[in-house]
Parts: sequence; structure tokens; C-alpha cells
Amino acid sequence: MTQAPDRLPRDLVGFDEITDALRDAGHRVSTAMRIVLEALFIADGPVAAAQIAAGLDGRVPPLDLTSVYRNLERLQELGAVTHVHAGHGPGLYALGRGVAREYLVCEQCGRVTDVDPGELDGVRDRVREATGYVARFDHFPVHGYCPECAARRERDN
Amino acid sequence: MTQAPDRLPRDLVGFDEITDALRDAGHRVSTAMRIVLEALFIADGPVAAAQIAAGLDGRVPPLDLTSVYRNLERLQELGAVTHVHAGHGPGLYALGRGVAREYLVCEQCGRVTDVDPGELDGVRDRVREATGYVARFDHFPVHGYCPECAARRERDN
DNA sequence: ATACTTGCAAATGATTTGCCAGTGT
DNA sequence: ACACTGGCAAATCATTTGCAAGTAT
Repeated sequence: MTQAPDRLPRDLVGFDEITDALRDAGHRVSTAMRIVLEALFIADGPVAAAQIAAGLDGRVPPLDLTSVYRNLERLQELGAVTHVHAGHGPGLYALGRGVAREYLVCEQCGRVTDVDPGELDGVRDRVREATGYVARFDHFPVHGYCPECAARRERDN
Repeated sequence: MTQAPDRLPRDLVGFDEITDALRDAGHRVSTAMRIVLEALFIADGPVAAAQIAAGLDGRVPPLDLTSVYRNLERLQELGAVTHVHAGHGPGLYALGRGVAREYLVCEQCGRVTDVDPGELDGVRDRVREATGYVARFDHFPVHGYCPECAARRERDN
């Protein structure tokens, strides 16, 4: 009944596994690619392409935005990276770390929460019962208010 | 427990009610505004601003895209119109018809399904149990596969 | 008559594409 | 060496903003 999102290649979890897979797929492991990967590992969560290009506040060397987008796309084709649409604003990219994570976004504070696959299966079942749709929350997340903002809204009435 | 989305002004359901409310709010009922409203009534479902500007395939007079956006914004402030983000591509605008509808979008065929408020309350409860988030599906809809596309995907494996 | 509105042009923000010089294998 | 890749400029798409001319009240 429960239809979980596809599993991602479970071995694409470390830096070297990813670069090996890139080479296997016929890609080169360029300096720019290494920087993008390093940025994703350092960020350890969804980041915008522009943040990576800007050097993640000095934590990695800055590079051209175009190169960031191109390398992120290669990494997505490979299955090592996914991107989420967190409302308005740019898309956010993150390492898949072997699983198809699903996301929730707070419309008030902008917080992005990621959950492991399966945690939203009960929700998925309810959507299917109510509408027949098979919902996915990996690419277009659940939008709403995070616990804190929801409580604040209730308090402020 | 169940937190339904806010109700929209329930009287903003007919053409004249809306134009009256516009005038009450200090706006003028210009030709462009009348065309936008007419387009929304004719479309009777979510449409892109560009479709309205193009004249809805000859069903209304074409007008400048800027005017469409500006009038849609006025109608949104008034509470007569809402817009949904149906995946990639432009935002879709629709008359609220007095209620805060919620939406589901098929990632495969692009279909947009709207449901009455309350129909997704069970889903909302489950999201809250699982994550603490209070979900809203009126502005950023549920994404996934519609019943037909889901069945096709299961069949094709 | 006086503001609000229009339409056109231009700006904005996110992302993509073309092209040529640079570089990984 | 050769093909893939990087950086820069320019294009694209959705949407917004500036401004002079037009129009609803």
C-alpha cells in the first residue's frame, strides 16, 4: 500500500565513492567539482547554488555560478544529490547520503526539516485514501508552519 | 486539533460582489480588471497569468501581462483570488469562490486537482503527529502522481 | 480634475545555453 | 592529444518596477 520513494544508490555516501562513480560515469573530477562536493559535505544540509558559488561564507573557494549548476546537475544525474523547492526563492541542493529524504518547509521562518524515508508513509496513505494521489515530498516538500511558528501563531491568535 | 486554513471572504463569489468589494477597497474597476475577472470566471480553474494576457485562446480580449499581474495582485489582497505553485512553470491563479481550496498536482501529467477545505484534514493531522508541522496545501500543493498516472506507473513497473 | 491605471521598457532573480580557452585523463 | 570542463556573456522564463500617457470616479 505504502509507496516509498525510490531508493538512491546507497554507496554514494562518501566523497571518494562519489568521485569514483563520477569517473565511472565518464565524468572528470575537476577542481570545480571537488569544490562543489566539499561545499555540500560542509553544508550538511540543503543549500542554494548561489551560496556554493559564493564560497559558503569563506569555507570553500568561490567559483562561477554556472559551474556550480553544471556540477550539481551531474551529481543529480548520478543520484548523489537531490534538490528541493523550498517555497519562493532558489532551489536547495543536498547530498542524498544514500536515501531519498523527504522535506517540510516552514513558510514563516524558512526552516527546512528533512525526515528519513518512511516517516511520512502514514501521511502518504492518508493522501491516497482521501484523493487517490500517490504523494511524494522529496522534491516538492510539505509546506506549512514548523512546531515553533505554529505554536506562536496559536498563542498570538 | 485539526487546523483548517483561513476562510476567505465568503461573499466574494460573483462578479458583482467582487467589483463592489474592489470599489469599497478604493480600487477602480477598469477594463483590464474586468477582463481579468472575466477570464478567471471563464477558466473556472487555475490558470497562468500569461494565459490570461494572451486572451485565453480568444475567449477574452488580450491585454498586457503587467496589467494581468497587477490586477491579480489586487484580487489576491482582496481575498477573491489565490495562486498555487504547480511545480516548475508559472504560478496558477484561480477565484477563491469563498473558500480556501487546497490542491494536488500530478508531476507526470501536470493535472491540478482541487479539493474543498477539510478534505485534507486527516492528512494534516498525520503530518502533525509525525513531524509537529501544521501543513497547508493551498499555496504549495501536494505533489505526486494522480490516480491514473500512479496506476500506469504500477502497471509499467 | 485628480488620482489611480495602463502599457511599454527595463530591471530582477533563478537557471540555462553558446562559445572558446583551459585542463583532466 | 583530445574531449570534457570552466568561465564569461548572453539568453530565457516568471515576475516586478519605473514612468509617461490614459481613464474611472
